[in-house]
Amino acid sequence: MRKTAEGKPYYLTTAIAYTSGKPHIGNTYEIVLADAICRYRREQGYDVRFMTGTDEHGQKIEEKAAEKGLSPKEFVDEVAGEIRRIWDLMNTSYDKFIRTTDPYHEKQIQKMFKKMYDKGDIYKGYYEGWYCTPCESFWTESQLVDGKCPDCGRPVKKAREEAYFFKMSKYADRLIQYINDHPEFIQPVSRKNEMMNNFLLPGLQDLCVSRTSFKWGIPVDFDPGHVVYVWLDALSNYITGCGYNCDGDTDDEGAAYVNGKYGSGEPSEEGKKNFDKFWPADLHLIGKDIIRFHTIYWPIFLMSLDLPLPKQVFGHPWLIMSDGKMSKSKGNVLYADTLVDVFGVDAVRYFVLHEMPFENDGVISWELMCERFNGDLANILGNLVSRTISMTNKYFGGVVENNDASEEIDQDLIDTILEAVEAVDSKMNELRVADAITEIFNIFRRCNKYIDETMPWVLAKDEAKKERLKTVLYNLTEGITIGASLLHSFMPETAEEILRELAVDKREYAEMDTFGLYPNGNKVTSEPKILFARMDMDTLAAKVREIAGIDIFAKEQEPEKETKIEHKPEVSYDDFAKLEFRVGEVIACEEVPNSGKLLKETIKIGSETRTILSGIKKWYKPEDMVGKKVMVVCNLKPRKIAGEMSEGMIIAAEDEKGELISLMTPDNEKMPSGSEIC
RNA sequence: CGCGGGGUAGAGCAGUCCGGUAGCUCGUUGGGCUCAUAACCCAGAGGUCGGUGGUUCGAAUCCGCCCCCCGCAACCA
Repeated sequence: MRKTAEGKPYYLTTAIAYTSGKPHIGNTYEIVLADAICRYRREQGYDVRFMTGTDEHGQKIEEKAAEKGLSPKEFVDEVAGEIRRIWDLMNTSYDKFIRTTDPYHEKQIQKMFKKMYDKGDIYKGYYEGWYCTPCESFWTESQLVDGKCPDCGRPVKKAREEAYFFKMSKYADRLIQYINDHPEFIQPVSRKNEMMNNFLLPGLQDLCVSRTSFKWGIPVDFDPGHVVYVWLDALSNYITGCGYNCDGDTDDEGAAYVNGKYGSGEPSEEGKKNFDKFWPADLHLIGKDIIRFHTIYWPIFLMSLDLPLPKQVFGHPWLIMSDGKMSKSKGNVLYADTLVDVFGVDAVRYFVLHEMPFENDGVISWELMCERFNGDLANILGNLVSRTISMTNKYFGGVVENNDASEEIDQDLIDTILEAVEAVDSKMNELRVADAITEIFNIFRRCNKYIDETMPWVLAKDEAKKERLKTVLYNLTEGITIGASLLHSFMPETAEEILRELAVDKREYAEMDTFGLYPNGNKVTSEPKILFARMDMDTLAAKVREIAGIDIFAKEQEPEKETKIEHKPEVSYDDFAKLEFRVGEVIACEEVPNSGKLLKETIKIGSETRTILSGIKKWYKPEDMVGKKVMVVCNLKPRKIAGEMSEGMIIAAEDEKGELISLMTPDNEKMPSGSEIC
């Protein structure tokens, strides 16, 4: 018997999803990963609390709602519903879905804010920046365009806004100490140094924790006009959502914990019990982009509240498309529901869990999904189940029996399976989910090999080998039972279907170290389903086109597509004539230090020499630039770029996506520099 | 010297902390098998482990320098 966790509490949270729009498959990955971990922990015998939810406040949401003509609340209700629908579609087993607009959450945030303020950790100060009155927006120096508002182009003025700040520096030393004492706190470890070197050791800036420039947030109750800034609001969900009560009393309506999946907050003694039981969290599962907030600001907030810190924060990598990071402008955004319609829930769970390495980003593409679907799910797994059940039916009417006609060759199969059981356990304890899945599939691969080794169809021809044949099929059935039981955390429906077909219950975690528990004489189904039907790329493409209207071969056709032109307003000849274009000759060119995109050219225009900076490094090397004749705008107002003055602009053509840039050069190389272009 | 990640077979990756026969999946070539979803199994070919110098009996792994790619930041007059 293996040792179980005997009901020890395990609290896992995901980041709460920002309700600005529908989450794509990259966002969905996190909840699936969390689900796999939580399901496995439950198998291990933990009393798991799995919380996810939505982050619903902020200026961006206020604006998005206004665009759609909705109130912010109406807008987030819609999006939060969409998010939960996708989480449910992915068959994720969360216990609690918190929303930052939940009344008990809002109430607790207000109390926490007050508590921090009373303690002196939050103080009132001023947030300074450039302010655009019509837009009611603050901008930093670098966001300004021509010194004007980037939104409306109107002038801005220096302004300062009252704001509350959190004294981060007060707790910095304690946090550094904590991180050093708990090397497992930040995962993967490589991130730890990043946080230390970039933020903690150089010294923390105080963090602005309130805003007056927008309304959609939790009001600071003792200072109307201020709303609590999003990160303090959002991060705190991890405690408000499991019963934290800032005042410590139990009859306050803010105290909240619900056992039911979708319940609303109830005040109770139970809330306090839950908080004491589950806090500190065992794991905050988040994307690598928000590690800083979770390993610096969040622990410091907790210190201010005199609460213990979470045991571990894991910043997982991202899922990216083979042609780069998913973005709407690239048109490569994939949504979970589309993929589910094409492949089915468990196949999608398999892709995201299996393709994501521990530290590097995982790449996903239609070709890859197709390959995995056929190679792993249909061929290795589906076909194994199918051939095993079919032989059992063919030779023994579906009855699985073992009268101990074992042979030496069986032992390697059994060893491989039992070793995989342990390997899955240790991989999962390290949160190496992709590796754990690989271990499970090693069981199925080994079973396929066992069939070839034992050749049941040959045994079937010899009446004397009947008992041996029974044992072979028994071993296969038992192997698949164990494999499917392990698979349950990752692909629940598939595992259940396999076990249903084998007419057996899921093997308990504690018994998984024993081979041979499949009930002797049990009868499997006579009608096995095709678990995963093979699909070739053409079928897949047709299906995707039908379901989502996406042409997955579109990439190849793209070059033929003509650029759509959006014209600028017409200008008079007089306006045009104001511009001075001339031929310039590049006489020197070098890279600009600390810049990824800039080249600095020294350009001779007739008798003059000027310096111009341009963002063309990706396409032109400095040595190739020298000697080139280019088209220069001469009377453009000089401007400082990357610390240097740029006196003009080189004209270049740029394709629609900004992926290709080509300089405009005179058709005749002899054209002298300084010649006017008109 | 802004921060970080990476360069290992045709593709995607593990191995690097802690030096000791370079490994996995897919693809490819050849073979086997016919229970099964044309699935499964076996074997072979294919690598100067980005380059270079060093430490060592021995380096993908440790140390120095260099080259290239990708994010982020800045920024594209």
